[in-house]
Amino acid sequence: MSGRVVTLKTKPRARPRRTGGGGRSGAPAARTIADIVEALRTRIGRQDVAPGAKLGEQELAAEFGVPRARIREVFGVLESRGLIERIPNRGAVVSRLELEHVFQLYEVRAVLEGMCVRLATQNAPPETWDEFVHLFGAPMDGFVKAGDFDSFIVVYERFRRAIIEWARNPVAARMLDSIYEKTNVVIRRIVILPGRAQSGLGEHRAVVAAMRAGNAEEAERLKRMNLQNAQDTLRRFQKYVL
Amino acid sequence: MSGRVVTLKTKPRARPRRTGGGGRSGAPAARTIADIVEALRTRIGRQDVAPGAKLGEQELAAEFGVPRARIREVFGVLESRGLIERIPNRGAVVSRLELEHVFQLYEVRAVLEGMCVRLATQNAPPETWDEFVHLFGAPMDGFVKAGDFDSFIVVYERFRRAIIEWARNPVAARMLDSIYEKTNVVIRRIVILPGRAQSGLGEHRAVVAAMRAGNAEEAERLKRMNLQNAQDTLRRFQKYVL
DNA sequence: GCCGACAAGATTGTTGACAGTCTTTCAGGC
DNA sequence: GCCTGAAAGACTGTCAACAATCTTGTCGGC
Repeated sequence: MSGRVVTLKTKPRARPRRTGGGGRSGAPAARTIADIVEALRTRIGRQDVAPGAKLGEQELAAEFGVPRARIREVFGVLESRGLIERIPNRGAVVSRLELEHVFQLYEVRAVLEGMCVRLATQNAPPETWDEFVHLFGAPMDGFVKAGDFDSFIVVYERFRRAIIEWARNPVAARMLDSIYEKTNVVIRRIVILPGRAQSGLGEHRAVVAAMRAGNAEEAERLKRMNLQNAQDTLRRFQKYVL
Repeated sequence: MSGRVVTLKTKPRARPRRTGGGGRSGAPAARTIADIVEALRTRIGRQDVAPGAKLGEQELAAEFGVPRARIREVFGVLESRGLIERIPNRGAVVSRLELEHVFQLYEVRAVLEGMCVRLATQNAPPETWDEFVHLFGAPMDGFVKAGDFDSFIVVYERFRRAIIEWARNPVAARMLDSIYEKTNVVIRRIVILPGRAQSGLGEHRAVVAAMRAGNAEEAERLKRMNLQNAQDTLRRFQKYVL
């Protein structure tokens, strides 16, 4: 048959050093697909790469020390998660976060976290929440008054993780994770809005109290109201956030 | 320099016919990644391929007439969606649906569909639901009494799509879609459980009535209760379903 | 001086080939 | 006759070269 391609190899090439012990800083030793996906997900979530920025296949392949085909697979996963968009022959860009999209994410987040609060209240022993009854008291009050939003968020995150952990529902956990990875940035901008941290703290005290009392339904209702308020605040100050 | 690879091409080979007009039946003319993902998603959803069955890269590449690399990308997407599992050096298999997993999916589905019902009630003009007030009356009653579950499910699906359409929340729509693609099979097995169709019909009449009356909160509550009941039925007859 | 067409460079899309690992099969020994 | 071990086969994992497309920079014309 015609059109044959003949390939001659003169020598079995040396293997291109796998475990890059001498990896330069900034280029993590992430080689598997899951690792690279995680690395890029973190970068996008922390806005180390800005929305709309271009992601080059060659560039990333060189940085991680893997063939381009692997980066390509990673892009497929990231695209199916909605974190990037691929334009034919033009590469991949970080998805821009539309304002309307953020509201939709918050709407879903409200019902999912509400559900998790309810399930967590049912699944965990009541004493579990004593820790947070305490933290959301004087300590958090101090953070808010001092304007120490970083510490505020740390406690907030800790509570969030406890909720999800005790809800015992990996499906919901996965979905919430995919919401967080997109709204991470927005959350940090909402808490610094005037009065929001103070209000949110009060709302959370109510939520935690209901959980400590074992009132699952009420806790769910309060948590949903909490996120509804956050969304309203965002809507009111949207021009300052995005 | 040593280790060189020399490639000789004797003739620019003819392009390997792209638009396969003469594609044999069963091998759809799906070429793009999204198309193949959709095709496989449908097969898995309809259980044309059984859970636990192996998916061969070569086999699929040959069937769709695309290079293996593309199948590989498709697998990446399917894995990130949880539809398949990839075992190193052993290929990909269709994910098995654990019973516990089904309950978790139903738990999430309840709150998400509840939310959609609420939003749809707020967004759509009340007359929108007249159609379903009618359908869930005598027609559906006839289907249930005649044991015509196919027609029953068709109407059910139609209502579901209307809900999601009017909820105007693509994020929730996407998540619900990823739930349906996994529970499609189970749904068909639940409606044929003794008394379930009749009960579900009554519950839906209440939901639709609330929507027609513009009572969004009540509609949400009723819808969640409806899916809670479905889940309870499933739990009671679980040994007959899975 | 500005606009459009053309050429050079760079990047993505596609393909086939090579290498490693697991499974299967067959022969030999207990 | 059954079990163990090795070789063959088949498949996945990995990779680099080739082809097509878009972008950028430059030259000529109006």
